[in-house]
Amino acid sequence: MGNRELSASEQQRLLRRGVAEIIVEEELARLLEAGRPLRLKQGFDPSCPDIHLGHVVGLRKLRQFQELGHQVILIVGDWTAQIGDPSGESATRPMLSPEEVRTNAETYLKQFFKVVDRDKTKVVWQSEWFGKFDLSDVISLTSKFTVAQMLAREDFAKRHAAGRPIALTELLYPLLQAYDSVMIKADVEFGGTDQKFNCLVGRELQQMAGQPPQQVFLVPLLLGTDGSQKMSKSLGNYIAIDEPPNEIYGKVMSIPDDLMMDYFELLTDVPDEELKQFRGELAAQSVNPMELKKRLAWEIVALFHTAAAAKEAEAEFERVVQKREVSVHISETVGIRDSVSVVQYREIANWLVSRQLVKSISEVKRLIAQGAVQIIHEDGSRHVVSEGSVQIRPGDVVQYGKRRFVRIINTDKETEA
RNA sequence: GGCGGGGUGGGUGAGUGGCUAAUACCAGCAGACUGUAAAUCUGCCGCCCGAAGGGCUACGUAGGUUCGAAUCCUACCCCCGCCA
Repeated sequence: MGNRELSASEQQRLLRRGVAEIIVEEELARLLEAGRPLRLKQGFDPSCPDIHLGHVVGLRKLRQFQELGHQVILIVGDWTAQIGDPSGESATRPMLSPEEVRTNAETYLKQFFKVVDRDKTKVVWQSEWFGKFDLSDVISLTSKFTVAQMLAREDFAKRHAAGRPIALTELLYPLLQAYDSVMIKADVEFGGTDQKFNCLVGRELQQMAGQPPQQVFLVPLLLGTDGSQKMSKSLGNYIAIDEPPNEIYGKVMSIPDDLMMDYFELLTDVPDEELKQFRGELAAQSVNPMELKKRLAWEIVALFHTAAAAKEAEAEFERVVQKREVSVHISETVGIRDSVSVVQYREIANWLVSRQLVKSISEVKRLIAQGAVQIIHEDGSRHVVSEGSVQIRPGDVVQYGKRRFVRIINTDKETEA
């Protein structure tokens, strides 16, 4: 509501930092200056509900716009979800039941509002309009475009040239997304650079419908933890925002050094001047990259949890990874009856497998053979488990692998499960 | 309607009768090292028993040929491209 004047520096931040492309930049700037609350379009497919850092880049931009009084219209793509975004590889996806769509959407929204301001967001479902669509509507929508126009999209063109399949429904995808823009009278559509084509179709369709075309605000695609491909769930190189602090912290620490500055720029509020300083230090090798990365990990954890949680995650990282000490967060336990027990290595293996901490007995054996299983006594002394028997007592910790632990506790009766 | 290609372990993808639990790459795991869960190096990477070794299950599905099949035959299911 209360629109504030847009200072030059705010505008700079909004339109420059972490932005890949704005179409049409001058027009967006003019809209911002006019001061009218803008309708910001953001869509998502409830086929894959988890939000990861790759999505956050754009969501943070939405947030920044909201802070200036603008309104987010979030579109639940319950129809497009059935097609599957063709910018991915695989064409066909299983149809989701309405039930699945609803639960996915709920999960998504919960995470979405960790970043975006709920009070300045309106949630609408595609089925509000596509639910009433009939064949004549489909024909009239599709008749507005040609195959050649659709093949202008790079990934369609590539696949077509390579003789790889393109489903008819995939061609429909940009049209449906564009139609959303018409229905909500979007002023600006947000997306990653891979959304460019779809957003541009939206502009055309809006004009055909007699509306002013939306501006398109594209953010860069964030690379995943592997440092080479864009962050995505299917590639397994993602950091989800609902992961626990230790996980987020550790995963950030595992990104390649040269990705750090991108992450800083796209995901944090660390001021530009400071980033400039970091770059200088890195170039001059006057700082250990690890120290900067720890700062980054801290910032990102704090974004989705709290500063205190970030601090604790950092402490845990230093403890477990850097100093190779025992984690203070051991939730798994094994109960034994006596104050001292002599157990066969097989029994330890059974503990781990029965608790589903390790997939199979074979795998535990491999771990043992590789010297990865240790008993850590309370005085800190360690005993590497090999085949044969080993003495344990309550209070000991079994470490299996780099950072996985089970604590031995005393129980009177057997604790199973 | 016609012609052709294909379905292999989490992924990509080799393998056309025994040397194949199945090349290679990616992912994953472990160890070493280190400036990090980075990088690098080494090893592991179906399940079960085991000291070595052995057993079981697996290459779309179901049968068949063979001492022996992911590999040959038959039927079926599924996917894709091209031409019309």
